[in-house]
Amino acid sequence: MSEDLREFYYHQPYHDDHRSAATFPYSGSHSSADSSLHAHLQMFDPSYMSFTEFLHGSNDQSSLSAAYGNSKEEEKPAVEGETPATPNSSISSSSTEAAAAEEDSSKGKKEKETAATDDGDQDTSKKDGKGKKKGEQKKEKQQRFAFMTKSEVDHLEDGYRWRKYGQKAVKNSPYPRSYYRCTTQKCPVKKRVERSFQDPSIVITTYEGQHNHHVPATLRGNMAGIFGSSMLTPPLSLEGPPFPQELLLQMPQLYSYDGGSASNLYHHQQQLQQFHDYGLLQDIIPPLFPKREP
DNA sequence: CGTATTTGACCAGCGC
DNA sequence: GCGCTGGTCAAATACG
Repeated sequence: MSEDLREFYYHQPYHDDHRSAATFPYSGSHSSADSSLHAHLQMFDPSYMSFTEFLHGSNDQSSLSAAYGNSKEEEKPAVEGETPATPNSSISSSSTEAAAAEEDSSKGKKEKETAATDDGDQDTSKKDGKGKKKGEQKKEKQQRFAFMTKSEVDHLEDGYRWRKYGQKAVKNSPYPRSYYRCTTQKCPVKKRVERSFQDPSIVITTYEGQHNHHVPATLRGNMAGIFGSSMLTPPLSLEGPPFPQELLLQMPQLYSYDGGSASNLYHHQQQLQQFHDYGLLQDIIPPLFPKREP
């Protein structure tokens, strides 16, 4: 199944907002699972429909398909001519795997098992009772959003509370990838954070799953302070994206493509970057949607 | 002392 | 089957 991972590119005029700016498309999918990569660009405008609608809705990737990201990947060797993201624009991308939606069937189960408590589970294992009952479940697809942010801090405050549970070195990158889990009980959302090796100032954040709770009240204030002082949105919907809508609403346009994997990241980065460098983005991404009126 | 992070080991999927 | 890689676990450690 051609990996129904969808990714969204976000492009917006640069806010001289040091907190979060430029970004590139990123496929948050892990590993080699997806060998085929289609690259259909899609636009998403939160003012036209909810993110959720976009995700679960139209599956047609007809609109706005751009010609890039075709080939299969092979991890991109180091960058060749990398130029830092143009400071005048920002792109954020997110990816998601529709499908997973609400029921966190098997995966949730597994996490529940481990998280809930050791529950005996006849572990047996010496040190790692990782208790991964093999074959019990394969990787459950979860909604994924990935976006890149220009930031000096790795872990961006997004309104939720996260607990780091792992860190791994990233291939072909000097920067490690950190793994976080939402600390709210029963919340299955996870996120990965890593730095672009092309532009160390860019942080790639990948959210996986959907929060089953609201943004912690105490943190929402911080959110506003970080992503902008204007809180333009109603409270976060339970069905919304895995990050506060406050953030989303500041994304006038989101572009997505279908397919992709982590190893495609660099590929896409390069591609997008080129679009950027040559100002092509503006060309291939016509203003289908009217600008947000203030 | 409770909670969060660090970190090495383990596990599963994939390619060869 | 083996090695590589990404993702996760959990003991140890750090931190408030």
